[in-house]
Amino acid sequence: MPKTSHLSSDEPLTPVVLHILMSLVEGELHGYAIMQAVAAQSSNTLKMGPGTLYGSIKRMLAMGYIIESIPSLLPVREDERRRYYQLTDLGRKAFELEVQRLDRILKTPAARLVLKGSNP
Amino acid sequence: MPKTSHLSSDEPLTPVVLHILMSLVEGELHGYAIMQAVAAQSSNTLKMGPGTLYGSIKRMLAMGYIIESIPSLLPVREDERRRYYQLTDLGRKAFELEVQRLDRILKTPAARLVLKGSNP
DNA sequence: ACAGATGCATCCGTAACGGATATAATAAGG
DNA sequence: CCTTATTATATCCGTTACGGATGCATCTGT
Repeated sequence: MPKTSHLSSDEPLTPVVLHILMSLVEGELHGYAIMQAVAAQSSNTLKMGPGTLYGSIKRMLAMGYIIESIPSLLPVREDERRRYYQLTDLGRKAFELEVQRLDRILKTPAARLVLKGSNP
Repeated sequence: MPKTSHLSSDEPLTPVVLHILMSLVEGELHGYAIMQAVAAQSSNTLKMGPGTLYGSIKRMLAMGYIIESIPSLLPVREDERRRYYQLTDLGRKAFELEVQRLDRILKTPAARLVLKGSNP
């Protein structure tokens, strides 16, 4: 078991970790696909090099946010190099808490002022 | 002048920097008041020690996000130790861009799914 | 078969953070 | 008045996250 779960709702996630979690909400992905998904969903504002990607994956594995999955249902001829990852319950919970944290930020008067005009 | 302005809309702000910017939107504050404002506005989820606070202030000064201000309109009997800071145009712009970035994140399907039920 | 994209991994420098510590002025209480 | 807690700023230093560079192997398209 991980030494501490600390899903205690505090401490914000880093942007990189948040985007990786978000890319895995819809389903399992392998590392390289995560990189592409993050680039796509951030409109290329987040350029994740391999160092950041695999370093983050390692950390998130240690934190218990993700686990490696063996996609048994995939047809043959899958690229053997690929390593797939999926969210754990803890990872999903962390994502939810972070989304709610960001939502609270956007509900502050200062943030609302910014979004007036472009947002309902 | 700062060597590079790089308000180029990319690269996300750190949570600490975002919260400090947010605390200064309403008006100038001194360091210790920033610390209290951040704690309040984050419901104590962000515990900023003095190292983080004054280190971040120094960085934000170097980035041109904030400047020290001399509050001439304040009455006498002000605590002489206090050093007040206010947003620059660049800092305000950085805050706006970050708020919009977060807003885009919350508009993704994965994030919307989380907010369904608690949010319209 | 060759080029280019895919895929994973590590190394290492840099930036951000965060606790500890130090110092001093101010405020509060007995 | 004396003491203590709070306010206020600042630095030091260890840890963590990031991010470019590099390496290498595999798969794809022509």
